[in-house]
Amino acid sequence: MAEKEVQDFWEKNKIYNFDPSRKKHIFTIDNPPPTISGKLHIGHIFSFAQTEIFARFKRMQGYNVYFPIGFDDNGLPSERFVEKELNIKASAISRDEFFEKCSTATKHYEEKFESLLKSMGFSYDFNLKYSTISDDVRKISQTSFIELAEESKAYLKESPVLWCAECQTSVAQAELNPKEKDSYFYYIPFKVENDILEIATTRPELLCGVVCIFVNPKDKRYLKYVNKKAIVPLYNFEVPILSDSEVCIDKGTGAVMCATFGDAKDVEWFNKYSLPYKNVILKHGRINENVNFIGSLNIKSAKNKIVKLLEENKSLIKSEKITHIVSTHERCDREIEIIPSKQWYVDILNRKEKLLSIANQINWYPFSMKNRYIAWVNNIKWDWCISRQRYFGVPFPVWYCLNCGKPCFAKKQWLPVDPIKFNYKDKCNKCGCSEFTPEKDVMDTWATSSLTPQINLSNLNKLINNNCNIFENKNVENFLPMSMRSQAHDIIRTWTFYTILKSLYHFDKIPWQNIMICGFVLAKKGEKISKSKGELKFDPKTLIKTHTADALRYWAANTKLGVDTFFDPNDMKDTKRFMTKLWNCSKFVISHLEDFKIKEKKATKFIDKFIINATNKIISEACNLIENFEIGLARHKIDDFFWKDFCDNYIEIVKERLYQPKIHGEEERKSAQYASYYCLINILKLYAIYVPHLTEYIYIKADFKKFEKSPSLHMLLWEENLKNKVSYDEEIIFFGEEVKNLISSVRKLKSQKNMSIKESIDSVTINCYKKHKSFFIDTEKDLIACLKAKKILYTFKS
RNA sequence: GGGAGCAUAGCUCAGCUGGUUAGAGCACUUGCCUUACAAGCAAGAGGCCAUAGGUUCGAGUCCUAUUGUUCCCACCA
Repeated sequence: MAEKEVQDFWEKNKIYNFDPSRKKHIFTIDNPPPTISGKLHIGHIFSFAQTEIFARFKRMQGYNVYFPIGFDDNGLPSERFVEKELNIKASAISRDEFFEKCSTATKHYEEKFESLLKSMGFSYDFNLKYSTISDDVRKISQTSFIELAEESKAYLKESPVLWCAECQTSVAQAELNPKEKDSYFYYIPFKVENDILEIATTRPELLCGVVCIFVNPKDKRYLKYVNKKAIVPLYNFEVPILSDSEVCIDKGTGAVMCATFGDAKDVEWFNKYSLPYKNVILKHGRINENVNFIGSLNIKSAKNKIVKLLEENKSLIKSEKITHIVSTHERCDREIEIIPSKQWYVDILNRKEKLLSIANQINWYPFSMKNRYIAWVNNIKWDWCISRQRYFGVPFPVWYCLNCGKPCFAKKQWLPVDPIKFNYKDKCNKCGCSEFTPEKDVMDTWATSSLTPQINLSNLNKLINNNCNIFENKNVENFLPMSMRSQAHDIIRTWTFYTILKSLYHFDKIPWQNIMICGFVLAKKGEKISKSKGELKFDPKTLIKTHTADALRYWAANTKLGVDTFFDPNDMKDTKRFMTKLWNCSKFVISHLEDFKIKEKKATKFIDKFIINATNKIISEACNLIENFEIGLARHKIDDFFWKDFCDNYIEIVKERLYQPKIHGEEERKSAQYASYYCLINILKLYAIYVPHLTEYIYIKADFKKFEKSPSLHMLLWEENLKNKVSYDEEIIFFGEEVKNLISSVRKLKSQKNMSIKESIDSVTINCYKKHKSFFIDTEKDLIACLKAKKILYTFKS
């Protein structure tokens, strides 16, 4: 209830609204727009919370933080989600109708997402919200495409492409998931003259598509066959036998059939040796009807039938059970086929070196995550296919000349445009023809998601320079690179990679100076939380309800950056303990501030100076850690200070001075008031980024406004900020440590003797450095009260 | 097969550029109702810092190798 109250207060007072009039020290954050494909899970909360905590930190450092949220609603993930949710097939209804259903569904979920994000207290400026299917974003995405196409960085090509027969679309390498599957190795005899060459294959249904046989040039067993012809069983046609060093001698029989297309290797050989193409598997996942024996069957039945025929024909030597890893489509788990078709691609293979070197200009946190990017770029085998034969996406702004086939691009003033609904209003500049056919494909969702810096900066530019188009107004480049990107490590090969690629192409610049990469929340070691398993247990809405948003946030700031973690509801005990402690501690300090005047900023007692200096030190240390995105390590440091130094020691020391000015003196009490106020307000500020509701609630309820002149805790700055560095006196801090040791020894003694803490003792002898004696004498009354000692004596260490 | 991370108390983890008896929280044991907090306070027990070498006056920290573990990439014949 208190959290909701505080959230309403923030919203009403526009605490987190971006202020375009403050043009200095703008800090821009490229924050992940969640995909609208179901629920936000605990992993989102974990990673979003870490980013958000950092954003709050920057705000409290005095930066004008540009921190928008977006929703990635367009694209295949949303389509698949809608198909499942409504139990429909996109292909079964009209394009418009399906688009409409997707729009409605995504809109509905966006509202849910937004309300969940708000209930976490995430300080996005929701006025800056964007959606990737919106007109503005479609315009940016289409502009990007046209620019790339005009510079030949994007191109149209007929060639073998990765194909998902389930989703009925081409896909990109980044969308492949390796999956271990059970299969059989079938050993099949191919006749070569009067000899038999045995071949092992997992895909006998492709026998009719065999175009060649390869052996390794170092494989003495088979050299005699090279350049001869082999006869394909069942189909009885001849194929050449060639040698290629890429053939693994110890795999199968060491002789391999190359079909069009069984796998990526086939494509490689197809290109390398200009092999003929045989159209076996069609886009809907069935065999070409013209193929003998298996025409029109699906792949599985075709395989079974061929195996049966081979057996009957005594052409199956043996079959061997194996498990092998196949590429599946990440959205539906269906095995990927390779089928030639005409698609739009973005050039990657020619830019690998630049893509590798430019990564060095970005600061990676944690640094080792850069390796994943490097490994990915190094291993890319395909240019980025950006066409999708789908519906709920950004259309290609392209028409094809009916006469000569030339692709004609939309004029920029037409954008955003759907070529299906809008005629190309010009003549073909190649042949002059004025009849066109529209491109029906839409773009890969990443083709748009990879433009989040451009989207963010266009919106920022709109606010500041009143001009929305980043591609036209180069002023916007002043904000490029953005200050930071944040994300989890699973999308380095997609979001990170594609964004860097596009930024390189459009601006020849890195997209952001820093990238902060969070870990994953796992159910147990190595196992991602899936939607089916333990959905309720990890449902953020339920967790907020049972544990509060602040508790989840505090938990999210528990780890080192980039490290995967587990969610255990038991961990929430710690959090509750902490929140109660902060509440009680605040209550105590506030109860002694009734007559406190902020103008009397003076700590006269050394022990008060100690805690103020220690506070400053912890602020400085926390700043250093968080600047390196280590919000978890910073939190632990702050916890330690808050709990041990402030609560367990300092408060115990000054308690009586606060309660009994008659014994300790009015001035002395004021000094304690000031020190405890200073510490509390700074502790609240430190924790404001982690537990914004609780701290704000304390701030409001205790009417801190009268001291700090700000309606909200979150509009205050940390003592150490953009313009101010805190200082602290190590000598005084050392003295404070000595006092803590002293107290600890007395407590130990009492504990060993089973004495109550409040039982008095006759005398305490302090062993200290001579130069600190005056400090201790200054603290004597406090110590007598705290230790319940009757008198204090001294000895000195050298 | 290539690469990266991790290996410290029963559990979850800190230990920065090598420096005195290795830290925290949870759990455990004991004591304490202390004018904020028993969801608390105090004290205690618990570690050949994965293994083996090496560098160094000195290694949890640096180097080499090994083992275990997790992840990324590759592996579809």
